[in-house]
Amino acid sequence: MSRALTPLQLAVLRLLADEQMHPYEMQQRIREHAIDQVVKVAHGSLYHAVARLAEDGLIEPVETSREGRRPERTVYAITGTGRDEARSRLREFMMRPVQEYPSFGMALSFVSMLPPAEAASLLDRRTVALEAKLAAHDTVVESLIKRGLARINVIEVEFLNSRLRSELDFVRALSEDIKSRRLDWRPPNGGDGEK
Amino acid sequence: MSRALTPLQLAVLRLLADEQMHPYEMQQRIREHAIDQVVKVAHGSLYHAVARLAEDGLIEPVETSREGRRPERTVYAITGTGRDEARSRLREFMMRPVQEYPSFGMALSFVSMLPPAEAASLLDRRTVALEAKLAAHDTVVESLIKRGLARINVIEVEFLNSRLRSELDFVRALSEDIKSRRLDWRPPNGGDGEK
DNA sequence: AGGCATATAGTCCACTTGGACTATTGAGCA
DNA sequence: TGCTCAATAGTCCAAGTGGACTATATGCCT
Repeated sequence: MSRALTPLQLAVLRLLADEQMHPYEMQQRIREHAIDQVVKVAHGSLYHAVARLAEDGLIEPVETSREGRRPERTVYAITGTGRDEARSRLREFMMRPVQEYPSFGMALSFVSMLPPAEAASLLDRRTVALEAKLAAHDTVVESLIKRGLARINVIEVEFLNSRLRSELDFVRALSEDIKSRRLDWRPPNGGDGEK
Repeated sequence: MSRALTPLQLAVLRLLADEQMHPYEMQQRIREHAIDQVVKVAHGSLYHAVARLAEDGLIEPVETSREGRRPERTVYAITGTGRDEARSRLREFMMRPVQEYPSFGMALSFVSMLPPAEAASLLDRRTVALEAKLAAHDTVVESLIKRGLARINVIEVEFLNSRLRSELDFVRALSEDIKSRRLDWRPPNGGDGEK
């Protein structure tokens, strides 16, 4: 394999593992199954990803149909190599945590740029937004379950929710610590004199 | 403001808010203060980010020194606009959670491509890696505290750790559920007949 | 029957990213 | 003293991303 499969490419392979389809249909399935909650899918990038997969022989065009005078659609199918590569990449993602850069972590590391009172009030606003997200996820899960999906097929939402709840706890506690002055607001570098 | 500040640009402004410096020094500070744990800093991207900040008038060159025959270094300082923009962007990051795409969430949503026994074993390997990460963070925090930093300046590591612990709990529980067959491994789409 | 919004299907390009490359200086050591 | 390795300081470019753009068909409202 020349280069490692991106999450989007893996998503494409995952869909094609079930049945062959054309790019636009992939996009629809991705929305239906809420895959766009866990993989960033920019309309433009999808076609690019598919093209590269074809170049590398992980998928191949099987037919080009056309309806009316609309642009023709190329239907792709997964190859044996594609199946193998997909599984192997998936194993990696499962067992090895990849370094991530959550923007809230970044924001926290710069929070001393703001006065404590303001920081606390921003955190309180965040809790509201987080609660809304949790509620939204619950709605999504319900609708997917109703469509007959088993728990294994919505397990990623369980994960995202456990993460959201943990962040919620953290944010609430931090806001309290700030308001009660348990967290002192020393300026950065307050304490080291070396250059 | 033409375009929203990227995390890396915000980091640059954060550093320049304390004192003026040249790009390479930024990189050193970033390593020292472990900012590269929360912001992705690719050597090449830093110079680009600085150039754009200068274009937009958020920072400005104040002097160009040179030592020996090494390439000249341009020292930059933050401007008033820069300070304002940085604070405003920081506020946004604090109060509004941004959509993120954790690759483990993605992997989970595709896990039914693997047999259950293998999935469980991969999850077990993941727990080991997560424990190692937690331990590593503890070491980092200790060393930073020893250098005289207050809790507020390592608060982001607390956040990352609470997140790691929550993931660890989730992964352990999931692995148990799989091994004990509490989670049934129906094939995807098992149950919906509509096309 | 005409008109507007939306779904279908895809291309194109400006901007980022991040890895590879260049080149000089200082430190360690044999 | 000469050699190598690491640190210093930065440029350059191939590849990827995602938003803007094009163009047809269909459903709905009036």
